[in-house]
Amino acid sequence: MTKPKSWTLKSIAQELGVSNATVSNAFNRPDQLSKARREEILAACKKLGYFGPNKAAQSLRRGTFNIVALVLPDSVEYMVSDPVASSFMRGVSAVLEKNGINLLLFSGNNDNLNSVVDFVDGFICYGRPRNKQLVEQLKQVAKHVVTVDFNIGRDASVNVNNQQASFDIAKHALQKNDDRVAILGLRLLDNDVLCRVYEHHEFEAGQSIAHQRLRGYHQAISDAGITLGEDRTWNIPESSERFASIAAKEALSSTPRPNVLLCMSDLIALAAMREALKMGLSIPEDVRIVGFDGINEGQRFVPKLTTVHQNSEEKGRIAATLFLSKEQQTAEIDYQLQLGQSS
Amino acid sequence: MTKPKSWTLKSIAQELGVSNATVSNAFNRPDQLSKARREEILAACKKLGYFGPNKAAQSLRRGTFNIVALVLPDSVEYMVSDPVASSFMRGVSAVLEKNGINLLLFSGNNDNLNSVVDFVDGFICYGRPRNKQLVEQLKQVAKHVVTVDFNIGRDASVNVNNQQASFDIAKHALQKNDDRVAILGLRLLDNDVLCRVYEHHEFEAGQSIAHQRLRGYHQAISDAGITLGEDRTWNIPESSERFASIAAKEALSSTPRPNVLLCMSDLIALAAMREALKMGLSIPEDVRIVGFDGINEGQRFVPKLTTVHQNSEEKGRIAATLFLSKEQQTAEIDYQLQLGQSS
DNA sequence: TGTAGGTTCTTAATCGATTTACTTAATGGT
DNA sequence: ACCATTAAGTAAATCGATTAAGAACCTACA
Repeated sequence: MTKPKSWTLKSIAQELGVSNATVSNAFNRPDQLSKARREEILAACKKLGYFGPNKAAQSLRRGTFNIVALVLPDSVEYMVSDPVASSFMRGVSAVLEKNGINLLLFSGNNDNLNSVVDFVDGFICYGRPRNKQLVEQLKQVAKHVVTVDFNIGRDASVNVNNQQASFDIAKHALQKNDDRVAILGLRLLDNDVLCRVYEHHEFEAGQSIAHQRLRGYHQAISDAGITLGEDRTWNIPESSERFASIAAKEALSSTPRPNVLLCMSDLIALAAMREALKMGLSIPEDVRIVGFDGINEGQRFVPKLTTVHQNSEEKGRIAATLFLSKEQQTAEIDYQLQLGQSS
Repeated sequence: MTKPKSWTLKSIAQELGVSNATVSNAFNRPDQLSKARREEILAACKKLGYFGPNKAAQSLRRGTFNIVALVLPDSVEYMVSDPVASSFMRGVSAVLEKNGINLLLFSGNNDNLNSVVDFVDGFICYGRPRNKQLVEQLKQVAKHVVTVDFNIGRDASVNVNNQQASFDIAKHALQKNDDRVAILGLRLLDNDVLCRVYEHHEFEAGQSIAHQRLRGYHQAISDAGITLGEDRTWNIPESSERFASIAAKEALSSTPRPNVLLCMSDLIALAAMREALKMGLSIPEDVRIVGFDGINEGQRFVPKLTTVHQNSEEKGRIAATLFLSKEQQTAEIDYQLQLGQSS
C-alpha cells in the first residue's frame, strides 16, 4: 500500500491488516483487545506517523469536544483590558487547563451563538453579554451553561450576594440621618442610555445585578432613616470612564449637592473621585464615595477607595469547577468590605 | 413525521419532502436552486427551529473551522497578567472578531498540539512556547502557522527588526571609544543554561532573535571603535528576575567592570539596575543600562529605563491579518527608542 | 423534429471516526 | 464429550453534514 500524505484510522487499519474497530479500540478501549495486539498497533502508528484519531471526527461522533466557550460581556479587547475580568479568566483557565479542556473566547458583541454552539461542550458566561440576543440563544441552544454575575434560570450560576454586599457598603458610607445620598448605577436600564432616573418603582422587582445592588442601597438608606429623593439616581450604561465622569459631574452639581455617592463599580467611583477633586471638594469631608469590585487601581488612588472586594480569580475557579461537575446549582461567593479613606 | 427534539439536515429534508442536497444548497449555494424553493425551505427551517447546518459536521466535511488557536508562551494565566501580551491579544482578537473567526487559547505548557490541531484552521504562536515539543509539532502538523517574535521557517512570521533596533539602542548607550561594554543576552544558546560565554563566532550566523540582536550590538560596538572582549557576554536562559540578577551581579563584578550593559529584555535590565544600585553604583554615571521591550515597569522605575518600545497591539493586528491572508512572508513592525535616565 | 444547453433537483459517495451486535475460537467445569 | 463462558476481533450502522455526477424536464433554435 502506498503511504498517504496523512493517515486516517481507516488507512492505518488497512495498512496493518486489521479492522477499523480494532485500531479505534487500541486508542480508546484497551480492554477490547489483547495487550499484544494493542501495543503492536500503537507502535506501528507511531512509526508511520499517525498521531491518533482525528479529534473533529471523534467529536462529531461522540458529541463531546473538550472545549468550553467563555462568553464575554463585551469584546475580547475589553476583557483583556479590565483587571477584574482578567483575573476571572485566570481562575477559569487554571481549572480548565488542569482538566485538559480548551478555552474558546466568545465575544459578547457577536450576534449568534450558532457559530460555536456545535463546537463546544457548553458555555461559561461572564456577566450579561452586551448583545441581548445571546441571552435568549444561551437559554435555547446551549447544551450546558454556567452564568456568572447574572442568571438565566438554567443549569448553574455563580453570584456574589449583591444585595447584602451593597447593603453593607452603603451602611458603612451612611453616617447621619441628614446625609444627602445619590446613586450612580450601572446598567439599571436595558437600553444603552446615560441618564438621570426620576422614577424607579419597577426596579424593586428586577433580578439583574444592578437591581439587586439597588435594593441593598435602598434598604441601608431607609434603615438609616433617610428618604432617598426620586431624582437621586443616575443610570450609566457601561463601566467606562467617559460616561462615569459625565454622570458624576451631574450628580455632584445637582441640588441638594450629595455628600454620599454610592457607585456600582470601582471605575465609576474613581471617575467620581476625580470629578469631585476637580470641583475642589474634599473626600471624604465634603463627599463620601464608595465603589464596588475591588480593583487594584482603587487601592492605589489617593484617597484609597472604600469598596466591596470580590475575589475574581476564585470566582473563575468556582465557575469552571461548577461547569465541569455539571451540577445544577447556584454558588454564592464571598466578599469583603475593603475600607479606604474615601468614606 | 414526528418532530425530533433537535433537527438535522436529513430530518428537515424528510419533513419537507426534498433531498438532503437541496436543503444544504438552500443554506450554502443559492445558485443551485430556484429562489422560490430556497425561500420556502429557509422559512420552514426557521419555523421548525432548525438553525442551519451543524458546524462540527460541516467542518469535518469541509476541513475548515473558523477557529484559530493562539499559542501562548506560557499558561493562559501568565498571558492575562502580562500587559505586553495582553495588548498583543487585543490586537489579534480585534482583527479576528471582525472576520467572524473565533479564538481558542492554547497554553504553551500543554504538551501536545494534537488536542486542538484537528479543530482549528491554524495557529498564531506568540513567542517561543515554554514547552519545546510544541515547536516541533507546529512545524510538522499545523495546517497554517504565523509565528510572532520567533521563527520556525514555515509560513509567515512577524518580527521587529531586531538587528536594527539593537544597533540603535546600543549606539545610543555608547558614548566614548573607551567604554567597557558587557552584554546580557537572552536565549543565545539552545540549552537552558545560565553561563558566561567565551567564544561566540558561530553566533554571527544565527537566525534567532537573540542572534539578530547580538549582531546589532556588535555592529554598534565596532562602529564606536570599541573592541568587545571575548568574555563580555552572558547567556540567560529565560527572562526571569532570578537568573537575570545572577548574571548581572557576575557581569558587574567582572574585570574590567563594565560601564555599559546591553540587556536583551527589560526584565533583565531592571534586574541589572537593582543589582547595580545594590552594589552602590550610580546609574548612568557608573554604568549605563539599556533594555528591550518597553514594559510599563521600566517607565516607572527610578531611574527610568532606556529601551526599545514595540507596539504590541499593532503587532497582534498584523499577525492576525497575515494569518488571514495566508501569504508566506515575514512582516516587520515598527519600534521606537524610549529614552529614560538609565543611559 | 432533433439536439444542444440550461435549470432544478436527487442519488450516492465521502469526511474520519465510534460502537452495537455478531462471529469465531479458546477455555473450563462436570 | 458437552455446554456455557469469556476473549478477540470484525461488519456495518451511524454522527451531520457537502458535493460531484447525473436524471428529468423545459426552452429554443436550426
